[in-house]
Amino acid sequence: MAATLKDVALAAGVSIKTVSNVINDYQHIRADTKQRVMEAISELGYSPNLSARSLRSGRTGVIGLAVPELSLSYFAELADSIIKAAERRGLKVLIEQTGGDRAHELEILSSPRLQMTDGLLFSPLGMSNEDADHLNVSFPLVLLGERIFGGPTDHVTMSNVESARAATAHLLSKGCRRIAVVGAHEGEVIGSAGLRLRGYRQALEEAGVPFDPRLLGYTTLWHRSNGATSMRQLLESGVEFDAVFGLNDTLALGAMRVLQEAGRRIPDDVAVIGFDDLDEGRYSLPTLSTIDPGRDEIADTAVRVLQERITNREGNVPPREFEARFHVIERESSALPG
Amino acid sequence: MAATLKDVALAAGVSIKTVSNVINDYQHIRADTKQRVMEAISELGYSPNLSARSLRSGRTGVIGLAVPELSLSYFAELADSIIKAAERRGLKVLIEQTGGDRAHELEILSSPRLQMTDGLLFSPLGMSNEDADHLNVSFPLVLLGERIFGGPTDHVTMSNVESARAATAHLLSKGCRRIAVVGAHEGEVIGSAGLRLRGYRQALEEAGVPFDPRLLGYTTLWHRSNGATSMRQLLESGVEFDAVFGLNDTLALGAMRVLQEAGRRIPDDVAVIGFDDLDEGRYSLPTLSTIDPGRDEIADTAVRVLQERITNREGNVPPREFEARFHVIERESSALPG
DNA sequence: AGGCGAGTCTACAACGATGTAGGATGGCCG
DNA sequence: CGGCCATCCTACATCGTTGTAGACTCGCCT
Repeated sequence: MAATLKDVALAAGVSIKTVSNVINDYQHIRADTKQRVMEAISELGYSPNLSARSLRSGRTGVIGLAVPELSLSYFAELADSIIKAAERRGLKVLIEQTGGDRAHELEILSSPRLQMTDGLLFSPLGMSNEDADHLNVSFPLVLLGERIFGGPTDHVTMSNVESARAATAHLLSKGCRRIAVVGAHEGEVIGSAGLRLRGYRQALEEAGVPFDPRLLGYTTLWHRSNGATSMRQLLESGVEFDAVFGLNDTLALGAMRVLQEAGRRIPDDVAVIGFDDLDEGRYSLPTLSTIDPGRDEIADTAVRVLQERITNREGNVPPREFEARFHVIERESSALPG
Repeated sequence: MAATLKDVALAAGVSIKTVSNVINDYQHIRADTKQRVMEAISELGYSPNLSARSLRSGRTGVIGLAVPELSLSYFAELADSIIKAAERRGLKVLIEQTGGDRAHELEILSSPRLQMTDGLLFSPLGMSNEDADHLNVSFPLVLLGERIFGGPTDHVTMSNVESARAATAHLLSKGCRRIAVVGAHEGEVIGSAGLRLRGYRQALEEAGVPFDPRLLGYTTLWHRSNGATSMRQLLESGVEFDAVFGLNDTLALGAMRVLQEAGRRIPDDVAVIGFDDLDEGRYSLPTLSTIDPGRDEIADTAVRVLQERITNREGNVPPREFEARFHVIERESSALPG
């Protein structure tokens, strides 16, 4: 049986509360008392019972992270960054997988199991802007991702439009004029696809390059196979293009594979850029140019903001929006003379 | 403020304990009492305080999972499987990253923060068999991976030797006779590298193919870049080979990239097989043959066994070893006529 | 000398749930 | 009719911690 404050108090010949005070670094304790308590603690191998502590204090020191799936590399790397950021702030992370399913996401927002945590970092995929009301919850919540904007909570996201514009501008600067897109979503306005497509069109417009809807490859999911399928359809459609903007790296990698099978050289015949800066793109053949969306900054900001909300629960701070800084990363897949 | 049992009891006009009994499905409650309590519960939006419950019951319903890093795809996919397996059993998962660092791993085994969990699934990378004693801990612990065998706890692992033998035999069946290995560890006997290399040698021996140490590419880490570097060294050494066994998929993918840069055709000049069945290998060019080590089975077994140990803490069941079933998956990278 | 404040420590209640023991009711048996 | 059991419910203690209030000592000021 684990030792409790009571055991330590008995061993040190002081009251329970004094031991508690020692543990919590209370100022006014005589040096020798402190000494005796410390010895008793280490002798009994005492360590505080966190359930009791959180019952009393209302805090658990654990935050929840809800993501679609860890087997999607982007979310695995995001979770990695978030766990590290949380560790720096003395927090643990409990991960919940939603499968990107709207019903499951809504369920998590009302699940009592979340009481085990002090707050939630929430990255929905199935919910959309009309569901924003569901984010009105009684616990601290920080929203991630690009599915919902202007909701009732703090929101940490990447600069989708600007960075997609930069990615497109990068391809344009290499002399490409017919830039295909892989991963577009029919009629979407917000959401990663909608926003990035908007950046794409802005860049075209700025460069005076006409927009050709035939260059858009639609695909709902963003797995590798979808990138491959979408690219196959573009090739079959016969539309001409000299570059591909994969709306994420996974799509771009799938598309690259099909391009190579079809005998197109990258970057000579077709330049390619992705989005996310997955580790994988660093080792593909060719290595994949991409957008670094500032994942560590997103993780750090999200955890910091959530912790602020947890610490200062009644503060009437209105919801805030944060956008991480991004970078264009040029690798082999777009390394044209320029 | 969240409602408590007390509030519900007041609203329903019963005692606190009766409400508790309703919640815990106690048998002897009059139908109309139950009804009234249920109504009060839903009216007040009551949900139990898990800290209080776990203080009283000694259970949290959370298990810990310690892995090196989620940005390593294998561990991300393992975590995914484990979270799903835990969910099926009503458990939540708290993830801890060790960075594969021995000191950090040892620290986790003695950290009081683990009190927030009922038990731990532990996948060390820095610890070795000599550290087995450190696994003698006072909480339920299930060991994963291939760093420590014969330790004092239950252990769930893959059939490293057998499946590596099968992978090698697969290449041999395709007519390959000079099979290079990427990812070997100098002098290692157990550990993924040591075990898989043993399987490799067994298969050679069975086929009467001589073992040539010059075919071994050494590299401590198993990232993509290490596979690439190791392959580059093999090529520079001038040793001849007609196949490559990457001790994991990541290494194999890195090696494939270098082979292709060097103008070797896969599988025609060099057949390649990996190990892990990462999603990524399904979409590489060419697609990567590999070993499916039975990840879901590992996850499911690990969670089940841990839960048994949690439920039955004093049972004197001796430590058990579990090996998941594996499968050879042939894809393009080894698709020779055979 | 009396009073005041700072320093050190303790007793007790409280967080919200569950286990234990036992009280009240009613039906059934002998 | 008395006794017994099953059913239904309640009061109280308890898990291990922390917040509150206050006791006591000591030195210093007036």
